Amino acid sequence: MYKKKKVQLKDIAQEANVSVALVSYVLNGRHTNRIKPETAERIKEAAMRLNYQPNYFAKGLKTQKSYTIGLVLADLTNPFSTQITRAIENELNNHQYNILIGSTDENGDKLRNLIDVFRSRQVDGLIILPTENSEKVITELHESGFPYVLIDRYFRDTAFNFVVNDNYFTTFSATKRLIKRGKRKIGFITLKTNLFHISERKRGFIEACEEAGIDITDCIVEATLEQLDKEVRAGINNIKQKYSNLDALLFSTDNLMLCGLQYAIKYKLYVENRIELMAVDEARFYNIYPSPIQYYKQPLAEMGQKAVQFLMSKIEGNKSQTIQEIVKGKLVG
Amino acid sequence: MYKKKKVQLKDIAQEANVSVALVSYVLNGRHTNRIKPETAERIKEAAMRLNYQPNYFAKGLKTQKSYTIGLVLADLTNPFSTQITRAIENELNNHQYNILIGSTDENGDKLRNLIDVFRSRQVDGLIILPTENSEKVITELHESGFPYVLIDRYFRDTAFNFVVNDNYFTTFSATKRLIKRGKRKIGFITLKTNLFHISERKRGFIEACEEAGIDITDCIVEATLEQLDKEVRAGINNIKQKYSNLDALLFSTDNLMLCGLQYAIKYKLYVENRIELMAVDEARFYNIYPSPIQYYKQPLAEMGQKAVQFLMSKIEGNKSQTIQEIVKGKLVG
DNA sequence: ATAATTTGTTTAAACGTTTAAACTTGTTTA
DNA sequence: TAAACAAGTTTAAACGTTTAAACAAATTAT
Repeated sequence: MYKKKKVQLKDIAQEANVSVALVSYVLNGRHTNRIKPETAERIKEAAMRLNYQPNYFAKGLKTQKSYTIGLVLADLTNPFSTQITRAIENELNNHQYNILIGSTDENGDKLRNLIDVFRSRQVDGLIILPTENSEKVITELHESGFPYVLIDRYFRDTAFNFVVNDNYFTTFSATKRLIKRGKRKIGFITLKTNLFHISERKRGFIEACEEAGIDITDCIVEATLEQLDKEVRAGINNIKQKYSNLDALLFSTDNLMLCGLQYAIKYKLYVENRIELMAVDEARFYNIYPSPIQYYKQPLAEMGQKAVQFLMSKIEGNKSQTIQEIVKGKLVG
Repeated sequence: MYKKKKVQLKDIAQEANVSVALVSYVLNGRHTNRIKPETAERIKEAAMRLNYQPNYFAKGLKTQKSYTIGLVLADLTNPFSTQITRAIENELNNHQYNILIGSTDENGDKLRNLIDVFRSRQVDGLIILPTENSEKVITELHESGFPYVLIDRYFRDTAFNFVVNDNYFTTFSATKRLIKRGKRKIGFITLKTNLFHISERKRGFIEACEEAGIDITDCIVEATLEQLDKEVRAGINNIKQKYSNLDALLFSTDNLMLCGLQYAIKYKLYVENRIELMAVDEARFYNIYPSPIQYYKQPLAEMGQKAVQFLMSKIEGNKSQTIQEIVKGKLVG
């Protein structure tokens, strides 16, 4: 039978023969210098014995703190999301915080809605992976003064708080690495989108090539999410047709790499003409490919940690401080 | 500047020139037959205008309901987890519930801890993917009468609430399908574990073969999580060595299939000797493989939906009812 | 010996809702 | 014409904490 009346402060007070207030003080470690050690001991013992669990609602009502933060993801089923979630969760555990998770499915309305829902649940702060065209709602959030931090994605020239990967550096360093190994004709496969972090990746590729004096006419493929597979395939075909000396392909996301791999295996790029593959983001399926795949590994753990730490300091009163952190990852493989 | 004093019932009452109680009644749709329509209208209008958001703590304190359920996953980064999460989330949205997510990383202590944390956060119910050897803590939960339901995994011969895939059927039907297509020598790659649902998959394979009079001596590979790659490779090698007529491989999880694919591409199983591949669970990387991969698709959406619906009815008072639902998925590809 | 301070504890208000019960005022019934 | 009822609204207690302020007793200072 459920409904075993929850034990509360009152019960402990009775058991230990003291007032409710004293129990609260002891259990929260307040006024420790004033309270007689034996009394404190008696109270703690009683709390332990009765298996006291504070009532979250009552506590929250008084303190206005939920010890919960809201995490707004763009797509929960994306491996990237889950890894960043894990990083955040790990760090949050250190701070005794919990996490409410929501997913926008790249939909701006859902983003606004989730922020509302989370705030009405009194989360203490928000970590957000903003969707495309969500500058307006983020601006509102920013101006409200509510503690938040963007992660992974950001916007051009804004005063928002964010912790992101150096997206320019991802492709810039990857491209330079390829060039250093003698590759001169590199195809770049990316997404057609106005998400700022993706356009930064494109810029990284372009500038690395320019620096090396490499012509990139018709070397860039921009595929739309709706027809990813088809457009990637067609794109690679085009490049190959135009440049018989194509010797590397750089993919700006793991999803694109997935499409590319399909193509690469089918046409045996690794044997026929040693076209090297490189990607931004890692994925567990890379090792399916017979020849090694290099990739840029985003510093997710660091990003998660930084984001949480910033949020904690913001929540704990440092209202005015802002953060705009761009961290670098490294090439692997 | 943050701290724009939250608007509360009191403010609306003032604005609409009525008592706080009446505001509460109107906003919660109580006593609608008694309240003058114009007053109700005035109150609703004021609430809207002031952008009232009820205080979650105060509400919860009175009603003892959080409209939140806790979801305990085994491994957040596993695609399977995220898909089931999405299914649950979708259904929960229909009921205006939110979801607190935690991950045990297959660790029994963490499971116990998460249940405690969630309950102290006053979640109204729990959906749990139990870890190995967690019968004890689940038994305690069950006996406490708290609303919960296991999902995906379950235990042999227990009275617990669960909604699971018919794991026996996964491999039984998959094997039968292979046999029907003329395959007579099938290798089965599975995990070495005592998780009940995995052992059910083994049983499915065995019984399907027996039914067809197929000898399966040395046809089963059981790999440990720690050395998955290596053991899968070695296992397949062994089977191939013993049976030159091997004509299909059945993998009991997508992770195993990932290892298998690596092997299959490297040794060109699809050309050389037309060894067909089949898996339980789908994964986005299957289409990398040059020849089609079949798989058993678990009815995740259905499972999530059933689990939530059961939990809702349990929470809404139907304390005594239990559920033990075994749903079937289908072969795809 | 009295005042001031320290030590240890209690009192009581507050947080923002919900909800049973009470209270008006107006209308019907006998 | 008083009693009963109905319609519409308010009063006030409760939920389980936290915390400032008050209090009592013991100790120290003057």
